[in-house]
Amino acid sequence: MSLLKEKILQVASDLFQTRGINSTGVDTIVAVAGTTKMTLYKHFHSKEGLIIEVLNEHYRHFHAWLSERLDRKKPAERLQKLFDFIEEWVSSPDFHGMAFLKASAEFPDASSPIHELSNTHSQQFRRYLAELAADAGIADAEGLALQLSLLIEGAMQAEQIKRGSGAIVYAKKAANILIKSSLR
Amino acid sequence: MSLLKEKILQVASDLFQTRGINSTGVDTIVAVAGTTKMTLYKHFHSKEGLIIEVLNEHYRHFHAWLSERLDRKKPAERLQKLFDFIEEWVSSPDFHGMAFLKASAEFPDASSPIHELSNTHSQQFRRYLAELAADAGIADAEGLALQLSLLIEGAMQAEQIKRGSGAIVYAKKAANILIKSSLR
DNA sequence: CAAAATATATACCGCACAGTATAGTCTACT
DNA sequence: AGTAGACTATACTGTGCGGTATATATTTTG
Repeated sequence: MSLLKEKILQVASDLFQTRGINSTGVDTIVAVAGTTKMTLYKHFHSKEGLIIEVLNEHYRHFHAWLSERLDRKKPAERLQKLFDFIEEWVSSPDFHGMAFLKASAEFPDASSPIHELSNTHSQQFRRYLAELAADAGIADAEGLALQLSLLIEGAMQAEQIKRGSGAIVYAKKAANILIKSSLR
Repeated sequence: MSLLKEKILQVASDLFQTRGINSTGVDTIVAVAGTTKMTLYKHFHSKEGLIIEVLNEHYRHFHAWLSERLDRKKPAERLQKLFDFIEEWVSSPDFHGMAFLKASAEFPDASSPIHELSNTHSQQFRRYLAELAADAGIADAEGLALQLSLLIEGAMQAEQIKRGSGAIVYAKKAANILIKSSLR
Protein backbone atom coordinates (compact mmCIF):
# COMPACT_ATOMS: atom_id res chain seq x y z
CA MET A 1 0.00 0.00 0.00
CA SER A 2 1.29 3.43 -0.99
CA LEU A 3 2.62 5.62 1.79
CA LEU A 4 0.30 8.41 0.74
CA LYS A 5 -2.72 6.13 0.72
CA GLU A 6 -1.90 5.06 4.27
CA LYS A 7 -1.46 8.67 5.30
CA ILE A 8 -4.84 9.60 3.81
CA LEU A 9 -6.51 6.67 5.57
CA GLN A 10 -4.98 7.59 8.90
CA VAL A 11 -5.83 11.29 8.61
CA ALA A 12 -9.37 10.53 7.47
CA SER A 13 -9.81 8.12 10.37
CA ASP A 14 -8.67 10.76 12.85
CA LEU A 15 -10.89 13.48 11.41
CA PHE A 16 -13.94 11.22 11.13
CA GLN A 17 -13.57 10.24 14.77
CA THR A 18 -13.04 13.74 16.13
CA ARG A 19 -15.31 15.80 13.86
CA GLY A 20 -17.76 13.28 12.45
CA ILE A 21 -17.88 11.73 8.98
CA ASN A 22 -20.42 13.98 7.30
CA SER A 23 -18.84 17.07 8.82
CA THR A 24 -15.43 16.30 7.35
CA GLY A 25 -14.89 17.37 3.75
CA VAL A 26 -12.38 15.83 1.39
CA ASP A 27 -10.67 19.22 1.08
CA THR A 28 -9.91 19.13 4.79
CA ILE A 29 -8.61 15.58 4.58
CA VAL A 30 -6.16 16.29 1.76
CA ALA A 31 -5.04 19.54 3.40
CA VAL A 32 -4.17 17.78 6.67
CA ALA A 33 -2.63 14.81 4.86
CA GLY A 34 -0.51 17.25 2.87
CA THR A 35 -1.65 16.11 -0.54
CA THR A 36 -4.26 17.00 -3.16
CA LYS A 37 -7.69 15.83 -4.18
CA MET A 38 -6.33 14.37 -7.42
CA THR A 39 -4.17 11.97 -5.44
CA LEU A 40 -7.00 11.04 -3.10
CA TYR A 41 -9.30 10.22 -6.00
CA LYS A 42 -6.59 8.07 -7.60
CA HIS A 43 -6.58 5.87 -4.49
CA PHE A 44 -10.30 5.96 -3.68
CA HIS A 45 -13.08 6.14 -6.25
CA SER A 46 -15.31 8.23 -4.00
CA LYS A 47 -15.69 9.58 -0.48
CA GLU A 48 -17.98 6.65 0.28
CA GLY A 49 -15.22 4.27 -0.81
CA LEU A 50 -12.80 6.06 1.50
CA ILE A 51 -15.23 5.84 4.42
CA ILE A 52 -15.66 2.11 3.86
CA GLU A 53 -11.91 1.53 3.80
CA VAL A 54 -11.49 3.60 6.95
CA LEU A 55 -14.19 1.61 8.75
CA ASN A 56 -12.73 -1.72 7.65
CA GLU A 57 -9.27 -0.65 8.74
CA HIS A 58 -10.61 0.51 12.10
CA TYR A 59 -12.40 -2.74 12.86
CA ARG A 60 -9.48 -4.84 11.57
CA HIS A 61 -7.16 -2.94 13.88
CA PHE A 62 -9.44 -3.33 16.89
CA HIS A 63 -9.93 -7.04 16.31
CA ALA A 64 -6.21 -7.67 15.73
CA TRP A 65 -5.30 -5.70 18.86
CA LEU A 66 -7.79 -7.62 21.00
CA SER A 67 -7.28 -11.14 19.67
CA GLU A 68 -3.51 -10.80 19.76
CA ARG A 69 -3.74 -10.24 23.50
CA LEU A 70 -6.40 -12.84 24.20
CA ASP A 71 -4.62 -15.51 22.17
CA ARG A 72 -1.83 -15.42 24.73
CA LYS A 73 -4.29 -16.50 27.44
CA LYS A 74 -5.64 -19.97 28.01
CA PRO A 75 -9.02 -20.48 26.28
CA ALA A 76 -10.85 -20.91 29.57
CA GLU A 77 -9.53 -17.59 30.88
CA ARG A 78 -10.16 -15.45 27.82
CA LEU A 79 -13.69 -14.44 28.72
CA GLN A 80 -12.50 -13.31 32.14
CA LYS A 81 -9.69 -11.21 30.68
CA LEU A 82 -11.81 -9.75 27.88
CA PHE A 83 -13.11 -6.77 29.83
CA ASP A 84 -9.65 -5.89 31.11
CA PHE A 85 -8.51 -5.36 27.55
CA ILE A 86 -11.69 -3.56 26.56
CA GLU A 87 -11.10 -1.23 29.50
CA GLU A 88 -7.54 -0.66 28.29
CA TRP A 89 -8.82 0.02 24.76
CA VAL A 90 -11.42 2.61 25.68
CA SER A 91 -9.11 4.26 28.24
CA SER A 92 -6.61 5.17 25.55
CA PRO A 93 -6.51 8.94 24.93
CA ASP A 94 -7.03 8.19 21.24
CA PHE A 95 -10.38 6.52 21.88
CA HIS A 96 -13.27 8.50 20.44
CA GLY A 97 -15.96 5.86 20.19
CA MET A 98 -16.35 2.65 18.24
CA ALA A 99 -16.30 3.58 14.57
CA PHE A 100 -19.01 1.23 13.31
CA LEU A 101 -21.42 2.32 16.03
CA LYS A 102 -21.03 5.97 15.15
CA ALA A 103 -21.19 5.30 11.41
CA SER A 104 -24.58 3.64 11.76
CA ALA A 105 -25.86 6.79 13.43
CA GLU A 106 -24.57 9.03 10.67
CA PHE A 107 -25.95 6.76 7.94
CA PRO A 108 -29.28 5.57 9.35
CA ASP A 109 -30.68 4.31 6.06
CA ALA A 110 -30.47 0.52 6.31
CA SER A 111 -29.81 0.19 2.57
CA SER A 112 -26.76 2.45 2.71
CA PRO A 113 -23.52 0.50 2.09
CA ILE A 114 -22.01 2.17 5.13
CA HIS A 115 -24.90 1.15 7.38
CA GLU A 116 -24.68 -2.39 6.03
CA LEU A 117 -20.97 -2.47 6.83
CA SER A 118 -21.70 -1.30 10.38
CA ASN A 119 -24.07 -4.21 10.73
CA THR A 120 -21.43 -6.60 9.39
CA HIS A 121 -18.84 -5.41 11.91
CA SER A 122 -21.36 -5.62 14.71
CA GLN A 123 -22.11 -9.23 13.78
CA GLN A 124 -18.42 -10.09 13.42
CA PHE A 125 -17.74 -8.80 16.90
CA ARG A 126 -20.63 -10.79 18.31
CA ARG A 127 -19.44 -13.94 16.57
CA TYR A 128 -15.96 -13.46 18.02
CA LEU A 129 -17.44 -13.10 21.51
CA ALA A 130 -19.41 -16.30 20.92
CA GLU A 131 -16.18 -18.14 20.09
CA LEU A 132 -14.65 -16.90 23.32
CA ALA A 133 -17.71 -18.02 25.25
CA ALA A 134 -17.69 -21.43 23.60
CA ASP A 135 -14.00 -21.84 24.42
CA ALA A 136 -14.81 -21.08 28.05
CA GLY A 137 -17.32 -23.91 28.10
CA ILE A 138 -20.49 -21.83 28.09
CA ALA A 139 -23.52 -23.76 26.91
CA ASP A 140 -25.51 -20.85 25.42
CA ALA A 141 -22.48 -19.15 23.94
CA GLU A 142 -24.45 -17.04 21.44
CA GLY A 143 -26.82 -15.80 24.12
CA LEU A 144 -24.06 -14.75 26.50
CA ALA A 145 -22.08 -13.23 23.62
CA LEU A 146 -25.03 -11.03 22.71
CA GLN A 147 -25.43 -9.89 26.31
CA LEU A 148 -21.73 -9.12 26.65
CA SER A 149 -21.79 -7.21 23.36
CA LEU A 150 -24.61 -5.04 24.71
CA LEU A 151 -22.55 -4.24 27.79
CA ILE A 152 -19.41 -3.50 25.77
CA GLU A 153 -21.10 -1.41 23.11
CA GLY A 154 -23.15 0.38 25.77
CA ALA A 155 -19.97 1.16 27.70
CA MET A 156 -18.19 2.36 24.58
CA GLN A 157 -21.13 4.61 23.81
CA ALA A 158 -21.12 5.93 27.38
CA GLU A 159 -17.41 6.62 27.24
CA GLN A 160 -17.84 8.41 23.93
CA ILE A 161 -20.55 10.67 25.35
CA LYS A 162 -18.48 11.42 28.45
CA ARG A 163 -14.82 10.55 28.82
CA GLY A 164 -13.96 9.04 32.16
CA SER A 165 -17.53 7.97 32.84
CA GLY A 166 -16.27 4.83 34.52
CA ALA A 167 -18.88 2.80 32.69
CA ILE A 168 -16.45 0.01 31.85
CA VAL A 169 -15.80 -0.82 35.47
CA TYR A 170 -19.49 -1.43 36.03
CA ALA A 171 -19.80 -3.28 32.74
CA LYS A 172 -17.03 -5.59 33.92
CA LYS A 173 -18.81 -6.30 37.20
CA ALA A 174 -22.03 -7.01 35.33
CA ALA A 175 -20.20 -9.27 32.89
CA ASN A 176 -18.70 -11.32 35.70
CA ILE A 177 -22.14 -11.92 37.18
CA LEU A 178 -23.55 -12.93 33.81
CA ILE A 179 -20.64 -15.25 33.06
CA LYS A 180 -20.92 -16.91 36.45
CA SER A 181 -24.64 -17.31 35.93
CA SER A 182 -24.07 -18.88 32.50
CA LEU A 183 -21.60 -21.40 33.84
CA ARG A 184 -23.81 -23.11 36.36
CA MET B 1 -47.10 26.55 21.02
CA SER B 2 -47.97 27.45 17.46
CA LEU B 3 -49.38 24.71 15.26
CA LEU B 4 -46.73 25.39 12.67
CA LYS B 5 -43.93 25.23 15.21
CA GLU B 6 -45.19 21.85 16.37
CA LYS B 7 -45.41 20.67 12.77
CA ILE B 8 -41.85 21.79 12.06
CA LEU B 9 -40.62 20.04 15.22
CA GLN B 10 -42.37 16.81 14.30
CA VAL B 11 -41.18 16.84 10.68
CA ALA B 12 -37.62 17.69 11.72
CA SER B 13 -37.67 14.90 14.27
CA ASP B 14 -38.80 12.39 11.65
CA LEU B 15 -36.22 13.48 9.09
CA PHE B 16 -33.38 13.62 11.62
CA GLN B 17 -34.16 10.07 12.72
CA THR B 18 -34.50 8.57 9.26
CA ARG B 19 -31.85 10.52 7.31
CA GLY B 20 -29.52 11.85 9.99
CA ILE B 21 -29.23 15.34 11.40
CA ASN B 22 -26.35 16.70 9.32
CA SER B 23 -27.78 15.17 6.15
CA THR B 24 -31.10 16.97 6.57
CA GLY B 25 -31.22 20.55 5.30
CA VAL B 26 -33.62 23.19 6.50
CA ASP B 27 -34.98 23.50 2.95
CA THR B 28 -36.10 19.87 3.12
CA ILE B 29 -37.68 20.38 6.53
CA VAL B 30 -39.78 23.36 5.49
CA ALA B 31 -40.76 21.68 2.20
CA VAL B 32 -42.08 18.58 4.01
CA ALA B 33 -43.70 20.67 6.72
CA GLY B 34 -45.41 22.75 4.06
CA THR B 35 -44.05 26.09 5.17
CA THR B 36 -41.14 28.41 4.42
CA LYS B 37 -37.73 29.15 5.84
CA MET B 38 -38.86 32.57 7.03
CA THR B 39 -41.42 30.93 9.30
CA LEU B 40 -38.93 28.39 10.57
CA TYR B 41 -36.44 31.10 11.48
CA LYS B 42 -39.15 33.04 13.31
CA HIS B 43 -39.66 30.05 15.61
CA PHE B 44 -36.02 28.89 15.90
CA HIS B 45 -33.03 31.22 15.85
CA SER B 46 -30.84 28.67 14.07
CA LYS B 47 -30.68 25.09 12.90
CA GLU B 48 -28.74 24.27 16.06
CA GLY B 49 -31.58 25.73 18.13
CA LEU B 50 -34.04 23.57 16.21
CA ILE B 51 -31.93 20.45 16.80
CA ILE B 52 -31.79 21.16 20.53
CA GLU B 53 -35.55 21.60 20.76
CA VAL B 54 -36.09 18.40 18.78
CA LEU B 55 -33.76 16.46 21.10
CA ASN B 56 -35.41 17.89 24.22
CA GLU B 57 -38.85 17.07 22.87
CA HIS B 58 -37.75 13.54 21.99
CA TYR B 59 -36.35 12.82 25.44
CA ARG B 60 -39.29 14.48 27.18
CA HIS B 61 -41.67 12.30 25.18
CA PHE B 62 -39.72 9.11 25.93
CA HIS B 63 -39.53 9.84 29.63
CA ALA B 64 -43.21 10.79 29.87
CA TRP B 65 -44.23 7.66 27.97
CA LEU B 66 -42.15 5.42 30.22
CA SER B 67 -42.84 6.97 33.60
CA GLU B 68 -46.54 7.22 32.91
CA ARG B 69 -46.62 3.44 32.54
CA LEU B 70 -44.30 2.66 35.42
CA ASP B 71 -46.13 5.00 37.80
CA ARG B 72 -49.13 2.71 37.57
CA LYS B 73 -47.07 -0.16 39.00
CA LYS B 74 -46.09 -0.65 42.62
CA PRO B 75 -42.61 0.78 43.37
CA ALA B 76 -41.16 -2.65 44.10
CA GLU B 77 -42.32 -4.00 40.73
CA ARG B 78 -41.19 -1.14 38.55
CA LEU B 79 -37.67 -2.41 37.92
CA GLN B 80 -39.09 -5.76 36.83
CA LYS B 81 -41.54 -4.18 34.39
CA LEU B 82 -39.04 -1.67 33.02
CA PHE B 83 -37.67 -3.90 30.28
CA ASP B 84 -41.14 -4.90 29.12
CA PHE B 85 -41.88 -1.27 28.33
CA ILE B 86 -38.44 -0.70 26.81
CA GLU B 87 -39.11 -3.68 24.57
CA GLU B 88 -42.46 -2.19 23.60
CA TRP B 89 -40.79 1.15 22.88
CA VAL B 90 -38.07 -0.16 20.60
CA SER B 91 -40.45 -2.55 18.86
CA SER B 92 -42.57 0.31 17.58
CA PRO B 93 -42.26 0.70 13.80
CA ASP B 94 -41.45 4.37 14.42
CA PHE B 95 -38.36 3.52 16.43
CA HIS B 96 -35.16 4.56 14.69
CA GLY B 97 -32.73 4.70 17.55
CA MET B 98 -32.44 6.79 20.69
CA ALA B 99 -32.06 10.40 19.59
CA PHE B 100 -29.47 11.51 22.13
CA LEU B 101 -27.23 8.54 21.41
CA LYS B 102 -27.20 9.25 17.69
CA ALA B 103 -26.74 12.98 18.20
CA SER B 104 -23.57 12.43 20.20
CA ALA B 105 -22.16 10.47 17.25
CA GLU B 106 -22.98 13.22 14.78
CA PHE B 107 -21.56 15.92 17.07
CA PRO B 108 -18.50 14.27 18.62
CA ASP B 109 -16.92 17.48 19.88
CA ALA B 110 -17.47 17.47 23.63
CA SER B 111 -17.81 21.25 23.72
CA SER B 112 -20.65 21.29 21.19
CA PRO B 113 -23.97 22.29 22.79
CA ILE B 114 -25.61 19.32 21.12
CA HIS B 115 -23.06 16.88 22.50
CA GLU B 116 -23.48 18.44 25.93
CA LEU B 117 -27.22 17.99 25.71
CA SER B 118 -26.74 14.33 24.78
CA ASN B 119 -24.69 13.92 27.92
CA THR B 120 -27.40 15.63 29.97
CA HIS B 121 -30.10 13.30 28.66
CA SER B 122 -27.91 10.29 29.25
CA GLN B 123 -27.41 11.34 32.86
CA GLN B 124 -31.10 12.11 33.34
CA PHE B 125 -32.01 8.64 32.16
CA ARG B 126 -29.46 7.07 34.49
CA ARG B 127 -30.77 9.10 37.42
CA TYR B 128 -34.31 7.96 36.68
CA LEU B 129 -33.16 4.33 36.64
CA ALA B 130 -31.43 4.92 39.97
CA GLU B 131 -34.72 6.15 41.45
CA LEU B 132 -36.44 3.01 40.22
CA ALA B 133 -33.70 0.87 41.73
CA ALA B 134 -33.86 2.72 45.03
CA ASP B 135 -37.65 2.26 45.11
CA ALA B 136 -37.10 -1.47 44.62
CA GLY B 137 -34.88 -1.57 47.68
CA ILE B 138 -31.56 -1.99 45.91
CA ALA B 139 -28.61 -1.00 48.08
CA ASP B 140 -26.23 0.13 45.33
CA ALA B 141 -28.95 1.79 43.25
CA GLU B 142 -26.55 3.96 41.23
CA GLY B 143 -24.37 1.02 40.30
CA LEU B 144 -27.23 -1.15 39.13
CA ALA B 145 -28.76 1.81 37.28
CA LEU B 146 -25.54 2.32 35.35
CA GLN B 147 -25.40 -1.35 34.42
CA LEU B 148 -29.03 -1.39 33.30
CA SER B 149 -28.47 1.76 31.26
CA LEU B 150 -25.61 0.05 29.44
CA LEU B 151 -27.87 -2.88 28.58
CA ILE B 152 -30.71 -0.62 27.45
CA GLU B 153 -28.57 1.74 25.42
CA GLY B 154 -26.67 -1.19 23.96
CA ALA B 155 -29.92 -2.87 22.96
CA MET B 156 -31.26 0.35 21.45
CA GLN B 157 -28.07 0.71 19.47
CA ALA B 158 -28.29 -2.91 18.31
CA GLU B 159 -31.90 -2.47 17.26
CA GLN B 160 -30.99 0.68 15.36
CA ILE B 161 -28.24 -1.10 13.44
CA LYS B 162 -30.51 -4.01 12.65
CA ARG B 163 -34.26 -4.01 13.17
CA GLY B 164 -35.58 -7.18 14.74
CA SER B 165 -32.22 -8.12 16.21
CA GLY B 166 -33.94 -9.49 19.30
CA ALA B 167 -31.34 -7.80 21.47
CA ILE B 168 -33.92 -6.57 23.95
CA VAL B 169 -35.00 -10.06 24.90
CA TYR B 170 -31.45 -10.94 25.90
CA ALA B 171 -31.00 -7.59 27.60
CA LYS B 172 -34.06 -8.37 29.67
CA LYS B 173 -32.69 -11.75 30.72
CA ALA B 174 -29.38 -10.17 31.66
CA ALA B 175 -31.16 -7.44 33.60
CA ASN B 176 -33.13 -9.98 35.63
CA ILE B 177 -29.91 -11.73 36.62
CA LEU B 178 -28.28 -8.44 37.60
CA ILE B 179 -31.31 -7.31 39.59
CA LYS B 180 -31.52 -10.62 41.44
CA SER B 181 -27.82 -10.42 42.18
CA SER B 182 -28.18 -6.88 43.52
CA LEU B 183 -30.99 -7.84 45.87
CA ARG B 184 -29.19 -10.44 47.90
C1' DC C 1 -62.43 49.33 10.89
C1' DA C 2 -57.72 49.70 11.92
C1' DA C 3 -53.55 48.10 13.67
C1' DA C 4 -50.58 44.46 14.67
C1' DA C 5 -48.99 40.18 14.53
C1' DT C 6 -48.25 36.06 11.74
C1' DA C 7 -47.37 33.56 7.57
C1' DT C 8 -46.12 33.50 2.71
C1' DA C 9 -43.48 33.88 -1.77
C1' DT C 10 -39.36 34.56 -3.90
C1' DA C 11 -35.04 35.88 -4.69
C1' DC C 12 -30.65 36.28 -3.02
C1' DC C 13 -25.77 35.85 -0.47
C1' DG C 14 -21.54 33.56 0.47
C1' DC C 15 -19.72 29.35 1.39
C1' DA C 16 -18.64 24.46 1.49
C1' DC C 17 -19.36 20.33 -0.72
C1' DA C 18 -18.00 16.07 -3.97
C1' DG C 19 -15.87 15.42 -7.96
C1' DT C 20 -13.31 16.62 -12.58
C1' DA C 21 -10.22 18.84 -16.21
C1' DT C 22 -5.92 20.44 -17.62
C1' DA C 23 -1.39 21.06 -17.33
C1' DG C 24 2.90 20.64 -15.16
C1' DT C 25 6.56 18.41 -11.99
C1' DC C 26 9.26 14.92 -10.02
C1' DT C 27 11.28 10.39 -9.59
C1' DA C 28 12.59 5.78 -11.05
C1' DC C 29 13.61 2.36 -13.94
C1' DT C 30 15.27 0.60 -18.76
C1' DA D 1 18.60 9.78 -22.43
C1' DG D 2 13.98 8.78 -22.45
C1' DT D 3 9.71 7.23 -21.06
C1' DA D 4 6.21 5.89 -17.75
C1' DG D 5 3.93 6.46 -13.40
C1' DA D 6 3.03 8.92 -9.40
C1' DC D 7 2.20 13.26 -7.48
C1' DT D 8 1.11 18.38 -7.52
C1' DA D 9 -1.09 22.86 -8.57
C1' DT D 10 -4.98 25.19 -9.68
C1' DA D 11 -9.03 26.26 -11.49
C1' DC D 12 -13.57 24.84 -12.40
C1' DT D 13 -18.66 22.78 -12.28
C1' DG D 14 -22.89 22.16 -10.23
C1' DT D 15 -25.39 21.50 -6.24
C1' DG D 16 -26.84 22.12 -1.62
C1' DC D 17 -26.13 24.45 2.53
C1' DG D 18 -27.56 27.98 6.51
C1' DG D 19 -29.35 32.25 6.77
C1' DT D 20 -31.31 36.94 5.17
C1' DA D 21 -33.88 40.79 2.56
C1' DT D 22 -37.97 42.52 0.69
C1' DA D 23 -42.41 42.77 -0.04
C1' DT D 24 -47.08 40.85 0.20
C1' DA D 25 -50.92 38.43 2.03
C1' DT D 26 -53.70 36.56 5.78
C1' DT D 27 -55.40 36.31 10.24
C1' DT D 28 -56.09 37.97 14.94
C1' DT D 29 -57.26 41.41 18.17
C1' DG D 30 -58.31 46.06 20.16
